[in-house]
Amino acid sequence: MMSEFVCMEDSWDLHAVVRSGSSTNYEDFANIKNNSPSLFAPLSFYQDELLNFQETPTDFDGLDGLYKPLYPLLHQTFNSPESNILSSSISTGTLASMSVPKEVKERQKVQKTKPVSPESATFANTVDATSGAKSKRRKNQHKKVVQHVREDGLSSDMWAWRKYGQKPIKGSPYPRSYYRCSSLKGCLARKQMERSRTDPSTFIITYTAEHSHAHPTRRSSLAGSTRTKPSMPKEATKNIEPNMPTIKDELSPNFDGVLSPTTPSVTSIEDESVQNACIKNEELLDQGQVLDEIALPDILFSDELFPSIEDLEGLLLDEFADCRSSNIPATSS
DNA sequence: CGAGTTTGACCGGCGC
DNA sequence: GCGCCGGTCAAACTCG
Repeated sequence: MMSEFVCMEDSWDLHAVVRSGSSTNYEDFANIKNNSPSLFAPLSFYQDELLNFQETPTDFDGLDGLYKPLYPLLHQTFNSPESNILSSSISTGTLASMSVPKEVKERQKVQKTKPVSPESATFANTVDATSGAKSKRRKNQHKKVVQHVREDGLSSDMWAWRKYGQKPIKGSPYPRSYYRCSSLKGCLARKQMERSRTDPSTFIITYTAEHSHAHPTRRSSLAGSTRTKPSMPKEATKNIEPNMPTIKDELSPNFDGVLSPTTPSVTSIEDESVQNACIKNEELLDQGQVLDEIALPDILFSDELFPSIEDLEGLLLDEFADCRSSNIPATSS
């Protein structure tokens, strides 16, 4: 299974969150949670806080071992033979490097002093990273993540997307579809999807810009979201590609009848992945294996490129509770 | 009525 | 400057 990450810019810092902190402070972490403006705070907010979190010199090393296993796991996840992602190119920072450039930290510190609106957060980074950008709209300077995904992997995208355009692309027999995030008004996240001209069985999906809000599906799905499927216009299956069967028809049975990879499959798929992970955990526990390094990624990264910050928070909190209950000294100042 | 898709028009970047 | 191309807009439409 091929999997590659290509570094083209330098602002993909989520990995830093995972990696960060050879020493941490639970109180700081709790403060982060308590002081979070909302669940829909821009990702950069969490990144800032967690970067601070990392830099706080404390004696709570209990969490160190927790996320250390995660760095190889990030890579492992993308290399997983079960993954439907054939390859990924991240246009910002390489996950493999797992390091946060000093200047990035400095920049984030500066940004932290200013109130950041959800809409300005990601764009500010973009302009910062790419000087000379004149147009805010046409010339898309946001970081890009390119994935090659098999048809049956399309449903693994857990975000809610709304299609806003479709264009025939010169040189390709297949049109390109344009999606924007529909979870939060003002979210700049974009997604382009087109069938590979060289391998029609795969789709080239390009994610642009960050979501300016937390993952919308995790809690709702775990809480038993009852969100219904969006409408599916009759014509929707006709105009994708005139000379091809519709995506709906082509997709594997686990693609639950929705043309665009939007929310509808969220509930079932995500619940299923979590359930599978839980089952996996139980099996591993039965075998006396540690679950962290093998099964957790299924939970953490079930949405492949966009693990929820909430997952990381929950994991850290759970692990901390376990540490305390098992009498592992988790001292805090 | 809200949320989604479709599709022609529009606009800006870029190469010539 | 012009034309091509890709990305976005927005009105019209569908669906539940």
